[in-house]
Amino acid sequence: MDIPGYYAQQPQPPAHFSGSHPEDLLTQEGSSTSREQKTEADSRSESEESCPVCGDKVSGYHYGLLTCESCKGFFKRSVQNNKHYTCSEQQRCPMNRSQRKRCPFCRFQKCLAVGMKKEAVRADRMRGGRNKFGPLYRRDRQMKQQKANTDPYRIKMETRQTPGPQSPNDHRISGSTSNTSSSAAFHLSHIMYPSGMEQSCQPMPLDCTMNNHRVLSPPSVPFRGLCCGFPEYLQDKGEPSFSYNPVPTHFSAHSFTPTCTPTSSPCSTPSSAPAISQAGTQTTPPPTTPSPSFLIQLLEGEQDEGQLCTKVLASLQREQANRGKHDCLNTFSIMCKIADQTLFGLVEWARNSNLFKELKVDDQMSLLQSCWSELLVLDHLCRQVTYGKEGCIYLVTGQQIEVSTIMSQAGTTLSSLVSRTQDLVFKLKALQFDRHEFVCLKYLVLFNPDASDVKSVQNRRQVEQTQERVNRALMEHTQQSHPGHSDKFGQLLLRLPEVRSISLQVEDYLYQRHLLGDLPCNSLLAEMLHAKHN
DNA sequence: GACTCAGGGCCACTG
DNA sequence: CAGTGGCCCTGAGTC
Repeated sequence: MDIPGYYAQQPQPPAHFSGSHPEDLLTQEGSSTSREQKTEADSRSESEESCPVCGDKVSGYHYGLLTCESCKGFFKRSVQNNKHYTCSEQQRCPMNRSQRKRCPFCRFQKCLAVGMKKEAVRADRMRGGRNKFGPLYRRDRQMKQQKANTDPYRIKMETRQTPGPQSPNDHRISGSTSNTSSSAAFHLSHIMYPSGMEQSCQPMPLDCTMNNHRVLSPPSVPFRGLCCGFPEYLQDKGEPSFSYNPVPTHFSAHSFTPTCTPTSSPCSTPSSAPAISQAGTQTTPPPTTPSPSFLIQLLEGEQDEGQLCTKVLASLQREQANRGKHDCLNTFSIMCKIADQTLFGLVEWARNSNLFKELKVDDQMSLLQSCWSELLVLDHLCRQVTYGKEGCIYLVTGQQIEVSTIMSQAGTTLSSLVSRTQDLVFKLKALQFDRHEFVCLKYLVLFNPDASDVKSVQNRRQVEQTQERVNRALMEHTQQSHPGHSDKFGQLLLRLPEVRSISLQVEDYLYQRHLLGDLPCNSLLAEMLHAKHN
């Protein structure tokens, strides 16, 4: 538990709550795109604006966001003709102007990932008129205009990452501010396998004591930053803030124990479960056929939501205390912190997994670097399914935010992310997604040697075997727990590409913010992002 | 009623 | 010949 550097990170926004559009951030002008309407400012804007799918010049708003004419046409044809493409590679083909034709599968996925809306393609093929996104486009434009007025050279920061504001207690795990991909590797390895107490990675005081008791007490004072900052995180200043409930009504230790929640059917850690050595090396090889105990073994390593919540809150409060009352953490920083702590929790989860420990360190790193954002998304989804109320987004801190409020104030990307995520939550709820299945999906995401961006895994067979075991365990569990729902297994597996797609959109957005210097560059998340983009 | 602008259609081009 | 992409048409929304 005592991981040097564990609390030393500067967190990132949660993937699932990411803010506005990449193009919101990369553009500075109003996005007037009509041929007739080109003022000098507009033409300047357009010449600088690139299609989020392929990087070509945008021609206007199409199906939810600014894209080029070619991607507009491609998206329209794909939806209208109900195309089903396949990728001959690993579903992560490069997408730019010259290569966009090579893989329609990846192109279409990218279209969806950046937020193009299928529903904007008219089923009746009626020409002309306006669609329901009109007001959204207008607001998007206003935001851009406002951004242009207040921060005219933001876009210039694109190529050079600027460190985000660093608080005095912005402890780093390493002194490195390197932008190389290896930095993330070092960072991650450091977290996973701390090798002593390097001076440079002296963490903030660890709140290990939090782990020893499970009783959560609500924060004595609602976390100020969250109260005052969230709208600003969603979009530009000047927007009305929305109300939210800073102290959840159900903020108790019980609410965090999965066993007690109505929507999570089976218990997390049955007392009858065979004891699994958490610390020691595994002595007996795992059985080749999955058994109920295998699933229990998987569940054993699950993090306690209450502990995670306590950690995050403690970390936030410590951060705020160190800043003083006049230096309020902005909401984006808060979201960063929450997400970073969650990511650390996920790394810790993997690290403590006996199955994962069997892998070589290099393989562990490759897998984690490939799937971290998917794990974050999955984690968020499970939290919504387990604790989320209808129409609300539930944060790990126990706080809830109304989806409608976010949607009414968010930019296109955030709207798209929230709506896609909520759709997925809805589907998972309909499937009666339970904790066993969540753990299995987590393992399937983690043990995926075929993920498009995973570096070559040395012991591929071992990873595949684990994947197969988890797969079987999941299948058996769904058959046993829902005998009448023969397709549940397949339905659950079908959700994984959706998780992947959302996580890619999240990464894209975060990376844009990162390039703009909005994220603390030495956080684990930022380093992971950098590693991927390098 | 003129103007705006986003979705749809057309068609030359390409591999 | 299917797919692409640039250009033009259409028509609901806006002023």
